[in-house]
Amino acid sequence: MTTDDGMSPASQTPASRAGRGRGGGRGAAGRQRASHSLEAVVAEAVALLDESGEPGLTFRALAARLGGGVGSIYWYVSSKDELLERAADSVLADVLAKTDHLGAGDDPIAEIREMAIAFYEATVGRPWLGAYFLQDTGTQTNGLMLYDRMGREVMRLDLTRRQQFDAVSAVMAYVVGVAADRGQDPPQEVRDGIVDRGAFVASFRDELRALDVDDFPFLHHIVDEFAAHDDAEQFRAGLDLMLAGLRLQAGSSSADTRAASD
Amino acid sequence: MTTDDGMSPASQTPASRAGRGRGGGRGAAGRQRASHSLEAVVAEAVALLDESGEPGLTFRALAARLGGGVGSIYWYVSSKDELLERAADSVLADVLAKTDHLGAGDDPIAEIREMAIAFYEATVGRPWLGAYFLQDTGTQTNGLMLYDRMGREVMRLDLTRRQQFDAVSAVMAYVVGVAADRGQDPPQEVRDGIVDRGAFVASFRDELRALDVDDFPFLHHIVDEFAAHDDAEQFRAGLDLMLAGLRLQAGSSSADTRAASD
DNA sequence: TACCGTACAGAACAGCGTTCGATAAACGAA
DNA sequence: TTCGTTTATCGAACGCTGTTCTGTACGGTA
Repeated sequence: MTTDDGMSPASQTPASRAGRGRGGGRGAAGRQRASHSLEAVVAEAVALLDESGEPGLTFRALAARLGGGVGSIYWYVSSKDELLERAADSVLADVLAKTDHLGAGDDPIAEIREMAIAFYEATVGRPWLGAYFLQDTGTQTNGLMLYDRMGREVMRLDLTRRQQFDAVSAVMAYVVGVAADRGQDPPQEVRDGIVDRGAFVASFRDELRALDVDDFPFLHHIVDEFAAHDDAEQFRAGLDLMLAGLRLQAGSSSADTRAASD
Repeated sequence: MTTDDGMSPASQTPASRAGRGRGGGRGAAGRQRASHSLEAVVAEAVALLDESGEPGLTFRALAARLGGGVGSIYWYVSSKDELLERAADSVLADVLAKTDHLGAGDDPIAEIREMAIAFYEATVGRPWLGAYFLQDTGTQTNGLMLYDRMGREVMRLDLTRRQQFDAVSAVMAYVVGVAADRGQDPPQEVRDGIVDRGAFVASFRDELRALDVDDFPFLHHIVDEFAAHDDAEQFRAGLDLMLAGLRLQAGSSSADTRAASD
């Protein structure tokens, strides 16, 4: 119920937290207490998430990794939600770096395609990402930057502002959706490598085959495709469908469907 | 680490659980103990989720609603994850009902569109859904049915099996992605109606305007569109992009890109 | 009656996010 | 140097969670 009384440690110095701390001065001389930084906290959180998934990220486990106490984390982050938001946004930093060179090409849609693929690749193996993108505009600046970068490409197309807005949102939503879908397919032990992925796919295929053909004709129709498919390839196939539609929309420049575009 | 020792109450009678219980015989005569059923448990879980979101669903709150004890729920469900999976799948029952009449139309893609929209409408106001679709094939039969129903329409198109498989996956992923995206936009108090939605949108618009124009040209470009847009409309816009691409792919029936299609 | 499988109940447990007061270090002012 | 204040760290403690476990009531069968 307390919305923002401004008295929690994390909100006492909201601005000074970013980019502070002398992280890494751990073993210097006779230091007794550990020293952290927002970057270190978020980085270790991501590492923990990558290793053991969302349930693996606990304040106690994170504190142990940082070599400090539980309470210290709350100096940098005011809740677990904020920690997850920052963790999600931090992986987008890589996406931004890898798409930094884009924007100079002749074909805007090809550039969008590259951005979406880079975004997708960052989500591979990170099922925890899907639910935390673009929640808080204040802390998640990388998400906004990626959104805007993609938007700048769409602006080069002959489209309504509304169409541009819709297009970027659609591509981003599709990437998030694929990430959410795929993150859940392996039940639990496949991600850790305990069970062979091939064996898992095979057992799922058999599960599909065991279904009644009359009830599930399509699943029987594509069961072999399922067993042989590659996730990244399938992502690109769906992305290309959407981008083909976008290209079609941009190509048919009938002025009557457009409003004032500048 | 214990994978499946088969000794937990919920796995003692795995088959008999479905569709059993005499749910509703609560106040009959001198009954002392409450009587549940899997359907009642899942239905109350969905109600709880709709009212107070994912954190609102606790075993204690659910037990209180059912008028029983915490332990009883474990007779029908072996974990909270399974409860969420069943809850997510149960809302798809409505989608199936509302798309039952589809499949007879001349245009398969139009039918797919209707199914996707029905799916989307079921996710509106249910941000908790996104993460739990199509996890377990065994318990989540409605998801499979919807997937197959959409697949039957795609089968009518002149496409490779692979293309058919990719198309259905893409549309489903897009719906899930939009649901995941939109579920998180209202921070917390908007969904409960404490804060006006219009006021929230306005403050977010101002937040966007406060950003540097040079850093975020696109966001400034579409900020008015954002303030005026309708979520459902935007969903349909993105869906139509994807379906336009699909129509294009189905129309260009160059036999060389296709394999044996029957 | 005795019995047995089904179903419900609630205390108990370990672990979680979060709060809080204590406290150590850093730093400018006196 | 000494002091006072700010910055940062620490871990015990709280309330709540999912889950387990033990006990027990019910309905049918013999």
